[in-house]
Amino acid sequence: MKVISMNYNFREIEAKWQKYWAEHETFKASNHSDKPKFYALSMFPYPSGAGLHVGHPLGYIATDIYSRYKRHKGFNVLHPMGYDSFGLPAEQYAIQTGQHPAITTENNIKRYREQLDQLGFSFDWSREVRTSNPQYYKWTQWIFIQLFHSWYNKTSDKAENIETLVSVFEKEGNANVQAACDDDTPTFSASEWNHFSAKEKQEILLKYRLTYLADTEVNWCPALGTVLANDEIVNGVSERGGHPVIRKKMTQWSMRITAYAQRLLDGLDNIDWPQPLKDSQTNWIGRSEGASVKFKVLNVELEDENSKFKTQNLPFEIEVFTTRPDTIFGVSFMTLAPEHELVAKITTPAQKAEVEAYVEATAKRSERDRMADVKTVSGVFTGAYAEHPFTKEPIPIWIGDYVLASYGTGAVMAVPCGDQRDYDFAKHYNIDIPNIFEGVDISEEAFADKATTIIANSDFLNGLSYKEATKKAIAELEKIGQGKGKVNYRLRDAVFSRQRYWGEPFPVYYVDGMPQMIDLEHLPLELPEVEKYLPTETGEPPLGNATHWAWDRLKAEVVSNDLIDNVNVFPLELNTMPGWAGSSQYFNRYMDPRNNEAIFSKEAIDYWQDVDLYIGGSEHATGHLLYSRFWQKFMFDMGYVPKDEYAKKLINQGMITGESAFFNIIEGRLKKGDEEVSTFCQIIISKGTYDGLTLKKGTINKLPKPLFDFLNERIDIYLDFNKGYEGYTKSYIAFKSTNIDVNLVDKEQVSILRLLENERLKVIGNAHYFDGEEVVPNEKMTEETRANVFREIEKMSKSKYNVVNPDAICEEYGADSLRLYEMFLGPLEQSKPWNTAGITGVSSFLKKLWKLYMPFFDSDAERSRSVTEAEPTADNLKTLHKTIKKVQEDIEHFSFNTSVSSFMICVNELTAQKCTSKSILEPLAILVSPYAPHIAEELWERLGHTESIAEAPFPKFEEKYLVESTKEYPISFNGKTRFKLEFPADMGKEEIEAAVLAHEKTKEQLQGRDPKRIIVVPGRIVNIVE
RNA sequence: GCCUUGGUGGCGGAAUUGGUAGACGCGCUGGAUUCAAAAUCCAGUGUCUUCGGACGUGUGGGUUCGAUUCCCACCCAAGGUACCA
Repeated sequence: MKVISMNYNFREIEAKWQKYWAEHETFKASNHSDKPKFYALSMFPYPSGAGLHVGHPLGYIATDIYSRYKRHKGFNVLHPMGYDSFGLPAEQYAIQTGQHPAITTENNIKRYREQLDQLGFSFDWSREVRTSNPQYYKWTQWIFIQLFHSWYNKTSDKAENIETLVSVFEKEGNANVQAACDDDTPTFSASEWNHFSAKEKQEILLKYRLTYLADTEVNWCPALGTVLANDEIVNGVSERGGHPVIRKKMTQWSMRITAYAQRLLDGLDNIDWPQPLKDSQTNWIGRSEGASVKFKVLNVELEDENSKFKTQNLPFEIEVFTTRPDTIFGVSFMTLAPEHELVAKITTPAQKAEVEAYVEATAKRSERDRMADVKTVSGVFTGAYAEHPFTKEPIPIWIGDYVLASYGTGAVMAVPCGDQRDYDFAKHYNIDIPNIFEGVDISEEAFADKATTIIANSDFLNGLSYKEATKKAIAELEKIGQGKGKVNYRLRDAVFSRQRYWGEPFPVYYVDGMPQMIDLEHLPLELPEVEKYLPTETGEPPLGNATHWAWDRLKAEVVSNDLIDNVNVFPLELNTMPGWAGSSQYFNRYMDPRNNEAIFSKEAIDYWQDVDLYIGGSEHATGHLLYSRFWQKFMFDMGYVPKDEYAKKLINQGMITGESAFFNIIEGRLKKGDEEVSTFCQIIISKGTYDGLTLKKGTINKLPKPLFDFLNERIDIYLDFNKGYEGYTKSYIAFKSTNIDVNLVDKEQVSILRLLENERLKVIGNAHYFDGEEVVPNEKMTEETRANVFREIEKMSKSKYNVVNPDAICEEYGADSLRLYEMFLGPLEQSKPWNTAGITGVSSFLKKLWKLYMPFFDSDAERSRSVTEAEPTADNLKTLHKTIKKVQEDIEHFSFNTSVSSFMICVNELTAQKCTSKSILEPLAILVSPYAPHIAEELWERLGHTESIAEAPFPKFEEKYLVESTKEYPISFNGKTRFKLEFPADMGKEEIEAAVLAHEKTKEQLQGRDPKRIIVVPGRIVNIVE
């Protein structure tokens, strides 16, 4: 046997087993098995050009450990991986370079695959999916068509085929239909329906379909040339690129997710997902209970006559939603959103100019502005009045931008005594603030506490609590027909159109302006080629550049635009689907990814059912994870899937943060008044020196002497060469440098001169260095002159120059070390900083593990057998079974960091015990295998096995090896441990108490005092109370 | 502001029903080995200390024989959300 194989050569071993697994398809999952199934899923990545950094594999490693563990436990495991490969970056790159996004994407995927492969994941690659692959997005288009052909029946509380709705219309019109539909849906009878033209019928049905075309206010991002979903906007600007976003009305495809609001909320109770994630979905859906109330608008024409208000009503009504119908007698004004459609209709001539100016000013303000200043109160009186439903008193109607058009009805009944915003508004405009709460002072602020509310000055509500008054108020409103109880949701329907190229085409063409679906058998409708990826000159989406983008209904194929005759050949939809379309059912497609007849076979979905464990980032809380739940519920209603929640358990892995590196720098400047000129003299100083400076800028005589002397001299030299600075004072500024690339840092130090090689850091490369004693001028430095950096924890990202690449780690320490270290770092869910230095710990653990198995590598078989078949000692067995117990519990609790520790303890103990017993080391290899699969396979083979370790049964824990005959009791006084005493494990309470009290050390501790009480917890502790 | 999560040595972190706080690893200190370095191995490493001990899990209270763990109030950090009627 070769000497080389005696050492732990991870490069050789890892390459060998990765090849073995690929060739033997070790992890290929079968859709037919007698074993119980387990579906472990990691969120699939978007293959970006930057490749993976060490933060990305964290969740994949966790899922992989769990998958491998479940295989050892006898499960048929589905553990797939794929790519969310449609997306903006590839398209932006295409716009800049002209390279087709498909090519960029393909290259990026290749790179991802290499990186993933070298980490030794047990993925079933035969099931890989790519959302940009036509064979995949065929089924995304298919689901879109299913949604188009469906409506939501509130009576049965599920989606149904649109045909069932049509048949109701034909028989009885829509008066009794309880459906999720557009607000402006008209009421019609059966005969009216039957007399509608085909186009009219289509228009009506669009108001019911689960995906529908409508004019919607959208978030338009001019810089990106596309609309964005709410969750793609952060602080009023686009999440990607930070561009401004404005509101704009456009005809767009939308998804009627609001139909599922309640079920999406209720479903959260039945799934084991992290509480913060559930909370953010709950907030996003934003359910609130209250009442809808109608206020009649009073006739305003006689207002100028100084006479009493005329009570003759205009035909207008303002509908509001309130969560506090109990406070209805506290209403002293109404506020409409400036965009509210009634504003123009009710404004009096006298107020017209002012109102119009305000409406215009609001429309001009970006969402960002409006959000940024929440403090300013602004609004305008319309001149109109509404009538209080009970008191019949007139209530002034205002408009104000604190009321949002997109929430509720875009109008509020203002109750200043009970709502702080209404209160501020009333104060600001001197509007009456009636107090309707008993025993509450509202002179300073509104009173919003429901729990202690007692209503007063409110006619029939007097003396009632919030709950009672709410109930009563709703009942009274219903009696007079001016209101009813209502549940309102913040959730809006999801806009589904994107004005982009690199996304799924809609399987839609237009006949007479009405959308028609392409028949299922003609899918996929593939993306056309285009010359340019930008919008067209007429402002149409990029698909408008395609010359071959028309649908020939007779031939059932895509033909040239020139052939459009609107008889047989029609224009195709120019928008594409958003990023979340492809990810909303991918987990089900993995079950049967090569099926061309169906999205998945019935057998496959019946076998795999749902995802047992889903691991991914929390950033998808209100995007992917909400939309995919919506689609799953729809698929469930249609009978395609057996579960209406697709993932039983979900874990958000924490972010791995980077340790960014910085210098502190002092720069010499010349200062005169407000003018400051750099002298291009920079000195790198330590963090300590920086923190020691009382002022971060000032005149140089404030600096420590060596720094003062040096800067003084250098600035003089500067002044010799640069004239015209008479009257300027020598000053300095101290600051934090730009990010230093972490790859340049070695043991917290950086060679200053080597920074000259880096274009971005050249300036610092020319700096001098203050070592705490004296200043080393740049010209006297050698390559060895190094300065200490200081660290700050930041998100790991390319732009912060703190990215650590897993390839380099694998090269130096191996994949098994990287896997162990990522887990060892800390709890999976928490975010934690990456520090490469610590990896030596797990790396030397693997070397120690390897050493333990050395007797098996002995070329002398006889000698080898005599050691390795030795009977295990009691200590050996205790160590092993302690570890089995711990590791099994840890994996099941997703506490992977602690099992790495227990492996270390185990190997340390077995090494100390000089254990060479095969019956110990064999199960140990299986224990380690989910975490460090390569070394485990190699050791397994060297133990004499010819099959992969992947399905070797997990060792069985046996309690009997852990039973102790004695127990070391901590003896504590008033809860503080002072010393320890060893007693037999089965010793009784009284005996222990007597033995402890009789002991010398106890007497010493008590110093003659009598203990008040003695607590003995057998097997745990003795506590003496003095 | 609201919601959520967290706060333990120089650092990452452990302590599974309230029962020996700081496991394991990094780093650091000393030693062995080496011409030297790397690697490896051994010992030590919470703070203070008059070397007896005392203190110690963000702060202040409480419950308990006993609290990192439970309760109350507060401070700080991270993430989410935000004129939501």
